[in-house]
Amino acid sequence: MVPLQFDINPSSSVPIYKQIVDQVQRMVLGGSLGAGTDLPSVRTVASQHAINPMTVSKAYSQLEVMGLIQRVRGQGMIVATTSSKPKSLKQRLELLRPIICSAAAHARELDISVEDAVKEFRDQYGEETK
Amino acid sequence: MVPLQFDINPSSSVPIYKQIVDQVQRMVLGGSLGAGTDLPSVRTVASQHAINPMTVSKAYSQLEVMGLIQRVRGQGMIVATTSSKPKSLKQRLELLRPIICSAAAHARELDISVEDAVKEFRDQYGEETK
Amino acid sequence: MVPLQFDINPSSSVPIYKQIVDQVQRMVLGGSLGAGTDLPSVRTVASQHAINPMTVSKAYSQLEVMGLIQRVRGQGMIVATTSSKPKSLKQRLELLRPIICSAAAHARELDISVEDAVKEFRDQYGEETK
Amino acid sequence: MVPLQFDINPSSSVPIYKQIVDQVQRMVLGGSLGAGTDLPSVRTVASQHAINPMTVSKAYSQLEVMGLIQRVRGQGMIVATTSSKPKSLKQRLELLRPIICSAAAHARELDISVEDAVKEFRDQYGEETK
DNA sequence: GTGGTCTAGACCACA
DNA sequence: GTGGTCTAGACCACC
Repeated sequence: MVPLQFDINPSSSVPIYKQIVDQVQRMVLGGSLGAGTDLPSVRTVASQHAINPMTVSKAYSQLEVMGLIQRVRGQGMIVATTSSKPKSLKQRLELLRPIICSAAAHARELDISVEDAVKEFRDQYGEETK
Repeated sequence: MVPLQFDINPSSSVPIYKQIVDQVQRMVLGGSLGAGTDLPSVRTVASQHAINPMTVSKAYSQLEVMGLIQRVRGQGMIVATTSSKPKSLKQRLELLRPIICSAAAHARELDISVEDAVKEFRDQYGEETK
Repeated sequence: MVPLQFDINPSSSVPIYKQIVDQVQRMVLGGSLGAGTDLPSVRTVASQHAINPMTVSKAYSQLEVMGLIQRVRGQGMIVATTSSKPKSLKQRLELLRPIICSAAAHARELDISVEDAVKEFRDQYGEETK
Repeated sequence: MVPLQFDINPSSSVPIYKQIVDQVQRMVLGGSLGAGTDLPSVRTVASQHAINPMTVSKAYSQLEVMGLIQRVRGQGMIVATTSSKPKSLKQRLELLRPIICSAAAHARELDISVEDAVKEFRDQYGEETK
């Protein structure tokens, strides 16, 4: 039971709060974060990544509004039980499509063959960050 | 000799000036914009897309700082001759890596297999926007 | 810990934004501005020198494109950590060459001997503006 | 009697017309261009350097206003006889000082020692452009 | 609090 | 004709 670890890049162009929101969203939809799972506390995440607690809080609030996580008094946030139905492959592919599409466009514009790009993709997929 | 036309989406979340910068950058690095090629004038682009000339100018200035384009006094901007050497595959892959890396992370988080993701990638790559 | 102060001359022929860019560039490359150092905020510089914030922002943006400084969200700009390696003498000489070359050409055209010119150079170098 | 050749850099930040003005001025003051010497025709200079004849003309006009050159009907421009007194070393050094001062400042800011800078200067002085 | 983006308009310099 | 510079002001996003 490794505690959930966010993968945050402060110098990315995508805002920190959104990086958190997106990760939780995908992991819940993908099923790797089951209903009822505890989320790390705002303070924990904030200190681990040296970011502002407000930022983490904003992400959690947004996820709560989306109905993906729930606040449990005196315990913190957990993955909402109501959202427990893992999405179908078709639906998950739908969510993946935009970034894949964008990546493909970049590859084409950079005149990189589909084979070279796919090779790179496999490499990156294999490299677990942790 | 179709004059270069930018593909601008004013309602995108990526700033207009950045859309221009990115397009030129990829076309130069990918080789589809050869050294010495004229860029459309600031005023032309601005009026075509109904945007402020300053916005276009900002994009051009940034590209000039990056060394991708050059000013020719009284004539406009051209693709820099110093960047005439089309980038090596290695360098272009370097530019592609970030988005591929991000796409791979998304796929993993969504619990989509590498094969399914690669299949999607090939589909997207094949679909020329034309 | 004197906060960084820019030396701006509004009546100079060199644009204000460029004066800022040049100062930061030389201080970073020369090592007097270490990696991680905070830069004064856009608004601070603007009000101190009674110039438009956009002008300062333009300078900072350009420095960011050059990779010399970084944005830290919600905090401001800092000297880029990637540029922490002070440039080699060779690289710094590369940056000095153009103006030296130009100065040498002027001396020759004015029929001033290399010795007289060097003497003048030593004098000027010695006079710290302090 | 090698015909006068201008050293023009179209990509310099100093305007082309000014490069011409400055060169003629320095060569007259330095004595290498004696009174009565012919200047190359506007067309010659323009075609040699692939620049606009208007630009050369503007430079010549400005030099004429300054009294450094004269228009001779049917023959072109010559170095003015009235300006024939070559300046003293002291006066010429005065003209050289600004750029030397600027070069010295750059060297200091780039943390380049006076000896290294002087060495570079001697190298550049020795390298005749032609 | 931080910087970013865009607009509108004026003026300049260069070719 | 080209691009550059600066201003003033509005609005947004992030921390």
